[in-house]
Amino acid sequence: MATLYDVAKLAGVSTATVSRVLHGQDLVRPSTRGRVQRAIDELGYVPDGAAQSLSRRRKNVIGLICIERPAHHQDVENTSLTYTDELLRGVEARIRDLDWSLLIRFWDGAADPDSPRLSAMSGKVDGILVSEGSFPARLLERLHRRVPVVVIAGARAEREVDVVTADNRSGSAAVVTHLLHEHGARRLIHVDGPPNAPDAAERRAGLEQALKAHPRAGLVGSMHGSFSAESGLEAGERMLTTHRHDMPDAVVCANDLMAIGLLRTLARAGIQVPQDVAVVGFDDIFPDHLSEPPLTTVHQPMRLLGERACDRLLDRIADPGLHPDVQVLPTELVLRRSCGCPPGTVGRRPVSPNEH
Amino acid sequence: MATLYDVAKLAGVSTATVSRVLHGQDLVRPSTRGRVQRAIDELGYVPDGAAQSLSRRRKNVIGLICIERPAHHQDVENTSLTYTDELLRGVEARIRDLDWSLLIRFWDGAADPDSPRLSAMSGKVDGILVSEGSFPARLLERLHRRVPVVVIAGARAEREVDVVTADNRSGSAAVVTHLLHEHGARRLIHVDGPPNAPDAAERRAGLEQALKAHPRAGLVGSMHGSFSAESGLEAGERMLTTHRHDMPDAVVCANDLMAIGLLRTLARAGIQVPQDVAVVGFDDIFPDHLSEPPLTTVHQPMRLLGERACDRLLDRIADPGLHPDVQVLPTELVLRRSCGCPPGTVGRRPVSPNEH
DNA sequence: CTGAAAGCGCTAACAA
DNA sequence: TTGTTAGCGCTTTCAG
Repeated sequence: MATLYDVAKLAGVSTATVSRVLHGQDLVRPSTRGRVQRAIDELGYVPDGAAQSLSRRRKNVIGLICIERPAHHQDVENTSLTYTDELLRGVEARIRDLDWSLLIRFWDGAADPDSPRLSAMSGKVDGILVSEGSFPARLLERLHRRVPVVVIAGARAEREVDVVTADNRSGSAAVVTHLLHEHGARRLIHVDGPPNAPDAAERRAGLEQALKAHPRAGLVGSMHGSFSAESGLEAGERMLTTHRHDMPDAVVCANDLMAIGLLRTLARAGIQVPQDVAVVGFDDIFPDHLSEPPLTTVHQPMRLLGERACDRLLDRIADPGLHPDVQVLPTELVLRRSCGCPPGTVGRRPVSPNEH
Repeated sequence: MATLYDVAKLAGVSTATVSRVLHGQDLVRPSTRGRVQRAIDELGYVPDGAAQSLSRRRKNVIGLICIERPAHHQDVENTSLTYTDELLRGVEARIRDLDWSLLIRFWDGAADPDSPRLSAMSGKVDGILVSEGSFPARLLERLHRRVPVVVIAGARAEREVDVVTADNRSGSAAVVTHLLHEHGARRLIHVDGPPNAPDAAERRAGLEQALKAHPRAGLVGSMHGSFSAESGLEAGERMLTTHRHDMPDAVVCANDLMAIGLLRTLARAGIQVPQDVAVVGFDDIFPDHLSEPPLTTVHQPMRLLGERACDRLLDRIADPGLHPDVQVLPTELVLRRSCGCPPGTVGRRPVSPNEH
């Protein structure tokens, strides 16, 4: 494998000059540059990344850790599929032009947080992005001890590290308020997410906030799901046993996947959505042609989350002295048909942040 | 940032000894080991990856290049979403335990193949996985000049590099044969993929092969889509103008996304699937609750593709002398309802490779 | 069992 | 404008 020395020798110059040509510095005489370039081409020389990193004291690599929720059913993964992928693209789009690289690793949420595997990552990158907030604080701290860390979609309360997250609370409040105001819903059922998920908690808070503002509206039922379509299906079944002849006006699901499952159960039972009951989700992971009826939901700017988190991380790497900061990105209300809006009104409305 | 020297000094040993402890070598006296370990913990020492790579002459990193097809519509991306993600997980699962890392980069299919950006990757990894076959040969060769390369889902004809791909042809033949044999379909319409996609070509070949075996069956129409749901929708519309009153027995779509679009068009036009016409797809990207009716399709083992490709790459890295090889993984027929199978018979059948 | 020291391939300060 | 050279932090012989 050709090295810098080989190139230098072939071109009859020093390694410093080759390095200069390589990095486009202009203090090289054109004729020399030409000679060097020819040698590079001839040898098919590509600089060794490890040596560059070592010498520069910077790797130009950022790490992305994705939490893998234990998957009971195949479709549990499907959320994270789209989610992770969008994030990934956001991040990658950001670093691509800078010519940095992205090192990715999945982390099994059930694994030992003290395993050295993950902390080893901090030796391979200049900074780390952690996707999802439910990440062991101890591990987070260990990573952060060595490189800057930005948490995506984390609870807002992380102390040491930066957080970039969507405004789950306002989004949730907005979609619920829409149901109450524009469709006159009064009796709601809530299909909540898993107890430990920070975003589920935020969404619940948004729901409660919206309800509080409408004295005549309230929950007539509430259950926990696991964010999977399967669990939405089950939630639907439970709802049918308890409220078959006493349908609520609307069901508010903590994410789209559960909403899809629920929709399916209702369809099987011959219950019409939105005529008999409205259903809404959260995330906007399905294009509108993928559910019947198309699902009203709240759009989470996943790609943007990735981009912003990446920007922040790069800033942090450039200036480690920066103060940890929380960034909350606005969501969008996506009106389709499952909430009761007429077929024509497909629309998106920005959700403005409300004070919490 | 603590280095090996810091640890050595604190523990009162040489760097060689620390290195030994770090890598669990057993020729270290337990008491020494303890002392060193304590120093490591105390300093929160994590070895520098770049230095390790340089010294070992191996980076323990593999690169994954994902081709990004130019996206006209949002949903074009959606295929690759699930696809890429499954692949990613397959690969990652494989290297995780070996403590290798995964460097990922998306490549815009429309970008300049001579840009140095991508070839730089070959200096940062020990080997490269290329997802999807339609990759400029020149670039492929340039990468391969420096590190081993395995192409996933590529045309089988690549010369120099290894290829791991699904048996698109047999899968396609199997689903078509199913339509002919078990549902008595005779008059088919084909919604093909883009002209330059190697997998679309294979699937078309499978279709033709199946038809050839049934003299009384044949195509009554054929059109090209772009693999997007949108293009499936349009294909459906075109089909309605030409065959509204002359429905075929079945529509064979080159992938699931187009099938979903088509399904949507048919539903709007009040055409019942599978009563009026059967529809099948390819890929198995939708869980059965995501379409109405659930889509009969061919399962492509995406995750397995990732794993196998990764295995092969690692072998290749370990022994660069290995001969380039093509691996074709079997698919599965996934019977759901859109082909006409009764609601009960959801089933999966392995597809055995047929001679091409 | 432990230590000394020679690299790994590149960058960048300094000298020329 | 170009060359010399001292590291970057780690691994790994080779000696002891």
